Amino acid sequence: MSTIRDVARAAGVSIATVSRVFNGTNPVSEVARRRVEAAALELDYWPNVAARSLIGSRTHTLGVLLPDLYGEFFSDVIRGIDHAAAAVNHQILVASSHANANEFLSAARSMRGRVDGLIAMASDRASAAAIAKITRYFSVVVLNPRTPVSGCNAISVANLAGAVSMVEHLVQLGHRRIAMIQGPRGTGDAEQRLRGYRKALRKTGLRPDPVLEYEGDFTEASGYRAALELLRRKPRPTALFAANDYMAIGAMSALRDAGIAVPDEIAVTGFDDIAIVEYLSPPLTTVRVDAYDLGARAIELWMNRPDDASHCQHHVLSTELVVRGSCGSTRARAVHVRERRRRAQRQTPSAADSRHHARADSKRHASARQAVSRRHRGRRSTDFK
Amino acid sequence: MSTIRDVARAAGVSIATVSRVFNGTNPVSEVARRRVEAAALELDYWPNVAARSLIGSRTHTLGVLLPDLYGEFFSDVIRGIDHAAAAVNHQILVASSHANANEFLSAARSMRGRVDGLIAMASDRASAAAIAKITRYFSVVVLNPRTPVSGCNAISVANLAGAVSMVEHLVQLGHRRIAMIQGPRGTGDAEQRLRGYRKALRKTGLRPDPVLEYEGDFTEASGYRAALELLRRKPRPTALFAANDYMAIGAMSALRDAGIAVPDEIAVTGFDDIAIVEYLSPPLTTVRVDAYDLGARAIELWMNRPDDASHCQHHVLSTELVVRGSCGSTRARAVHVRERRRRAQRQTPSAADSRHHARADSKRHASARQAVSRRHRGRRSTDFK
DNA sequence: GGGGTTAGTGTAAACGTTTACATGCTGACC
DNA sequence: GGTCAGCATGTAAACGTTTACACTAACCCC
Repeated sequence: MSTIRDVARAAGVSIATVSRVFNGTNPVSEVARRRVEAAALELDYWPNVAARSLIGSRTHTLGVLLPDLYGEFFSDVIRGIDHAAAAVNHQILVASSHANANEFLSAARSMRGRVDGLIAMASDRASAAAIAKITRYFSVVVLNPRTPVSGCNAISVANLAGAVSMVEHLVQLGHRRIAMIQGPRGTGDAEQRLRGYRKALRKTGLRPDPVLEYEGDFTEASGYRAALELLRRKPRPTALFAANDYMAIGAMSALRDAGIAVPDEIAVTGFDDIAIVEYLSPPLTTVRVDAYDLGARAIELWMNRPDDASHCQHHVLSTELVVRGSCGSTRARAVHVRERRRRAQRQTPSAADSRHHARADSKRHASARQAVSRRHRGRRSTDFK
Repeated sequence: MSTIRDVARAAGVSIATVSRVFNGTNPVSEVARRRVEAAALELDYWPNVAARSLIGSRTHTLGVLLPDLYGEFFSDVIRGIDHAAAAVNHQILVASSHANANEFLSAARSMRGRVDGLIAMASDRASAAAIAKITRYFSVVVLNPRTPVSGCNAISVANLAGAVSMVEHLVQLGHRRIAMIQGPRGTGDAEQRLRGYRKALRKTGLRPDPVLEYEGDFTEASGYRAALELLRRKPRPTALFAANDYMAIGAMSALRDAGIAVPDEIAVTGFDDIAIVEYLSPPLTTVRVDAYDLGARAIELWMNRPDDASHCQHHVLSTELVVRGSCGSTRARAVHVRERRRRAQRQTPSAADSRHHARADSKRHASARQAVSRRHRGRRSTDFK
């Protein structure tokens, strides 16, 4: 592997000049620049990253620390992060396997010196505490914090408002006995959605009833289980709000197995709006969360972080109620089928990323994409500095 | 941030001794070791990664290069990679946004010096060519290569065999007019599945008919579209094999919208066995691919790569036919419901990762997990060398 | 024509490690 | 008691960059 010295020798200049050419730092004559570029191309030279970050203490890499989760939602968050990071010439070091605060800390430590900053998801209490410990080493952006972490920029989802709007919608449809399947205990998203559920009930004059709040852990299996339990309850609830889509899917499956019709005998709704749910039978009424955007904006927030850690921002990503067939608005159901068919026809088969563009906020992604290809046009980055 | 010199001063030893303590390189006296460890703890010292990789030209990081894909399948592949890498003390640098060979090359180049090797997915022809260009800089493991890449270890899915077993199963159920929805043109997985479909037809004495091979691109929308098209065909096919689960979901949705009963009027099957499909109505008959394992074994393959690039291995991950309700084996359907219910009951709500363990090959994951926690027990790694 | 600016370039000192080599010490052996 | 082995430690030279500083040559202005 050739070094800066080889290039300098081949081009007949000093290493300083080569360095200046590659960093775009002034001044360097046109003739020298050309000779260096030719020599570099010839030798297939590329600056050594380790040496660069050693001297500059900048790695142009961001660490991404996520809990051990999976599924479409997380996949979309990572895509958003990846695209946005690429657009600003950064790479991402991913560690998504921590199951508890200790593993989290350990993963963070092993990233020291390897990254310029961190995007960390800290849904539970312990992780939030762990983050507080590492802010002295990293500039951290927190995703979905359970409670605000002082000194960190953060971005989270409007879980409470989303849940409220969903439950209010169910009440509007005439439901009075509305059950809920909770997410895993201690995670911020789950708690906020539960609080929204209760708040909406109270707001509409109903009383939250603990026996209607079933346990769940965001998996389909737990949704299935919760629905089975719910079916034993007399009188049976007429609506079921699951804290995420996967649990709603599991619940619908259990109801079907038991011969209970959705939405006629019980309405079912979810949260997140992952891509498949509009293809379910019936299509799921849910709360849309733009996971891709969540990731993309985390990067944005990191890039624009304040110099002064004391005034940091906390963005909140708004949600949107998406009414489809599973909640029993029959009108919505008919409209939805027509819509889906029309959309399917319109899309061209070649648009590989059509799925996302068909969804909300396609503008942001389009621009990220442009930025990405801009980056790739020039052979080398010139903004390492 | 404290350096090795600070620690050396605090411990009253030379920097060489500190280095030896941290690398476990002999010999160092017990008393010196203890003093160094105390000083390091006191100063919260952690070796600078850039300096280490500069001198050692080893980064303990693996690059992961994936096309711009998403969904449960990819999410699982990444989890597998992540867990397995963590278990052997490596980190992963992810770039999953390349849409073509140029972007792929560019992403690979920007990883030079940052990683010790690469796990690259190269489903299409152009990417495979791109990989050939970078093998002189990296030791690469190729995921799902369309054609073997010389000098690279590779691991792929038994797409052909899986498709054959699925189509044979449909034939056994009495189907004669079996349609297929293809995956995106030019990607290896899609092509192999198509070839398997044709092969099975021929094997059972049927003739592959091009008009029954519908276009698709692995998205739900394309499956929906293909099913609409298929419905116009007279006589209507009695079975539909989609090249992946998402398209099968889309197709089932279109059929439902059109009032066609699955499986009574048409059987529908998929490929991949992503987690949700067993909760569909009817549950999807599909070919199971252990995506997690695919990722995990890629890491394994990289670790055990041969010194001599000339004899490299090509692993093939076997698949398994999973018969559920959507193909019309009524017996299978009844059994499935019982199974699902029993499994749901058995699982404890606290098992956050129960989903995966409930599936095939949980042993491998369990051991990866153990290795991960082993890693985290000691505060520092001693096998940097 | 001398002094001051400026553009272009080179030299050398960092950055924080690892490690080959040198050194000093201890004890065993003849 | 001298020699030799071997352990424990220290010294200093890498690794491949960036960049402060020094320097030259050219030019401009009085």
